[in-house]
Amino acid sequence: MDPTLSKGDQARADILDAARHLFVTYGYHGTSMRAIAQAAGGRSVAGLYNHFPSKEAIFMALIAERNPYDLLFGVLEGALADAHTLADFVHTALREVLRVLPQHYDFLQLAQIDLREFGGKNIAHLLQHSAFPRLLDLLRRVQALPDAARLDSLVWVRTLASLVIGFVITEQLAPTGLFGDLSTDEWAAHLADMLLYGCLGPRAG
Amino acid sequence: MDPTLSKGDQARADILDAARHLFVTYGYHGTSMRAIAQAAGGRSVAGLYNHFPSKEAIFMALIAERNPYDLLFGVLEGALADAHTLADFVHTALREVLRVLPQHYDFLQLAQIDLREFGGKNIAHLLQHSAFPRLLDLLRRVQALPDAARLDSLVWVRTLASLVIGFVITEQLAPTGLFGDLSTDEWAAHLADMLLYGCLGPRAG
DNA sequence: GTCTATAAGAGGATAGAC
DNA sequence: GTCTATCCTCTTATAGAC
Repeated sequence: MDPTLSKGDQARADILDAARHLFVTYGYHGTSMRAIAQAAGGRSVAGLYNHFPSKEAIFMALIAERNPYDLLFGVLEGALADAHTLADFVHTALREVLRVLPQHYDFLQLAQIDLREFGGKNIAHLLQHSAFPRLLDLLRRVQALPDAARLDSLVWVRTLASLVIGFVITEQLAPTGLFGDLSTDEWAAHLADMLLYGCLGPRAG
Repeated sequence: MDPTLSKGDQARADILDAARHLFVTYGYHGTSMRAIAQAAGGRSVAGLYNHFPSKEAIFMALIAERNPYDLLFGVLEGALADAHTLADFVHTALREVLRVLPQHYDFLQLAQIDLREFGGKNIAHLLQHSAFPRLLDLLRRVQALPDAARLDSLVWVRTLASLVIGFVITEQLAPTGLFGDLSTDEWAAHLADMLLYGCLGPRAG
């Protein structure tokens, strides 16, 4: 579809697109190389092996090349640039992250597959080599915000990550309607207030 | 092993034990009926079908019969019985839940498998028919605590659940040592303070 | 780089004797 | 309730022509 791609690269992209969809829909072991080849434009199975040495290599390429980390960091950087206080940053960041994440639902599913099928090694590798260094740098700048001096960064960042991850998982688990009365933006605002002031503290609104 | 079990029930228990271990270690599709039969005391494959009609039925039985919900509710009830304030309850509950959960790591893994392989339908069924009714009842009594009147229960309970789920998942993802300086009890205390007062509020200690 | 054809074996599930 | 033996499908991966 993309005229800037060579024929080989286009085939590779087709394979990755097909595999992503099938892995997400039917799981890793529930997806066969046959199914991927068929979904990637009716190719032959053997053709896949011209681009990837194994099924696992296809999965690893998806984690490494189709992750939303650049996008997420862009969102966080944008939220930080606009923020004058920690409260500003937390509200904007949570709102934007929860807006952006659902658009990358596929990756979240792939991450869960990696956790189960490969012990999370591919995600952990990505975090250590790409995400963590940038995250620590960003965190230092967050701590420079006027009201953030007392921030225990380790506790804070794990709490923030837990809230986002837990939000996604509880969404998958809860029956429709249980948490459905509030929009995602409203949830983001509530979670931000909870993170900033707790359930006993003052409310912004 | 258990003399109170009939021969048939003992076989059933053996099969469930073996399947649980293999599912957790190798994943659902990574575990064959042959492997389960072998691990369940060197039985024959056909023998499994005297106790379960299919492989999926074995998995469903594990979710339905080997879950720690009774235990968790016991912990929460105990925490509530001892608590005079919401802060008491949150601290005790988080500490005890994070102590108890790792002892049921197998179930957490099975829950993740259910999420991926079966769309979470088995966990969702368990929650709706067993956990949610009891949880709502307990929540009403939590709100009767002196300082909990203003509690937005929906937001609060989802935040609490997200923190616990996120704690477990981040533990799996983080390289050893990144979060490893603090004990689980210390983490529980930090998370409880965060939940109660937020990152900008007062600290108990 | 793509194809057809096939290897070599594992998968879930069943038949029927004991 | 347990076994041995087996069915048939599907699996990943490869060989070799074009």
